[in-house]
Amino acid sequence: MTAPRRLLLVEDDPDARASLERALVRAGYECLTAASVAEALARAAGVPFLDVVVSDIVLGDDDRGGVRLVPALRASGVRAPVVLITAFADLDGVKQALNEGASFLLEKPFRAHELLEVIRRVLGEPRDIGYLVDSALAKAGLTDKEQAVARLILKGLTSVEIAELEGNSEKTVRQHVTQIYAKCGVASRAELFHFVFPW
Amino acid sequence: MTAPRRLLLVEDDPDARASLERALVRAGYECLTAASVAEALARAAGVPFLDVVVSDIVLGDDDRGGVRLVPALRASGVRAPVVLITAFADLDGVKQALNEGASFLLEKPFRAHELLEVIRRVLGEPRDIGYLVDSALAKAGLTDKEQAVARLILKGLTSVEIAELEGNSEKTVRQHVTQIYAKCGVASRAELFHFVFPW
DNA sequence: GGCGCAGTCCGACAAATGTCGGAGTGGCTG
DNA sequence: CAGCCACTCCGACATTTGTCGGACTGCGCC
Repeated sequence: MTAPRRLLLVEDDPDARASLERALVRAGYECLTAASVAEALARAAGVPFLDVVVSDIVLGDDDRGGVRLVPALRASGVRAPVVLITAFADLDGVKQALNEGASFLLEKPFRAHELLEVIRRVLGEPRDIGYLVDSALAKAGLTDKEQAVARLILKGLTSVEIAELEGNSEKTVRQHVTQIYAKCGVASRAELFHFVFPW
Repeated sequence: MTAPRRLLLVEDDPDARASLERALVRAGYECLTAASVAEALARAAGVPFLDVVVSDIVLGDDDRGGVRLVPALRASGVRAPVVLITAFADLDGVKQALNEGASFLLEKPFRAHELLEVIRRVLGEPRDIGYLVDSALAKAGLTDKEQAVARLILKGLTSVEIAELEGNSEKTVRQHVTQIYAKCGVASRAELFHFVFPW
């Protein structure tokens, strides 16, 4: 049912890498691998997008490689969440990694199912964008009815469908929609979406 | 220019609370305050939305209050990012807070401008939703041209505007759009937006 | 009472959107 | 070479969308 998720696994230890890769592939992920920061960046550049990056912090002689990887990925346009794996969780390292934009820290030793659980959670998080809807609509100063209509528009419904759901005539809904546009400073459904979800 | 940001400050020490509140108000935030988890939840329930929550971890006799606050807010539908303030940054506490969904940890002592910088950064982060566009379009298997058109649609442009930008006729753009809809399983611009930004 | 405001509804119109069938080019590949 | 595919364009049509002006109700407030 779900589309395959493309994942980049960065791990210098060949045994650990192969082991994790097997578990990830078995779980249905399309799994790219890399053993260093440079290789990881090259792999990331070779695909149109990544759903999630999993990286060891210690990469060969580079004992902060995973941490350095995060800003490097961001700089090259990769916006996927990054899960960092660490053997020695020291406070400074944790804080530094989070400040760089890592999404999660997983401590060694861990079982494959724990990593899968973390990935599942990280991938589920984008739904927090519902917050953007609350924020945008409240800032626009919409009335209760206008907010209700706006939310249904943002769910992809047509004016007729909204009218049926809300128990109004299509004319009334279109009237509200015009008012919503005026308050948000937009002129179409598409612009309203872009007002709420700027990217 | 920017709309006022509504912020909830949770801090048990009256002096620190008043001091931070002054700084935040001076910076242009609409600042609600609370001294306990219960009070914070009540304040949050009283407003339609919050842009960001700033909370001390230690709240009176509850030395994990700020950490408990995060899931409590989530349970009551608040999706705003949470910045936690801590005097004693221990590793377990940090990990626990992040696992609960906190966005950032700020260590005491800090200056007001440091908190403001953290808030500014946290509030800037929702723009990471650009990742959703990459992911959704790639998964739909769109061709290069279709991706280009889809991105412009998602920026709020009309078919005519896209035609001008891309150097095509309006007919051609509409043709691509129909193809995009077929691949994404939608039937309108609004549904395409909801396909890319599910919430 | 009068005023404003949220909410309801209508007609009518212009514009944009989405679909269908048809058609042509160029490139890549078996 | 024949076939596939991306890309281009057209006409024609039905539908949806967005706007404008006008109108009615009910509620709260000065």
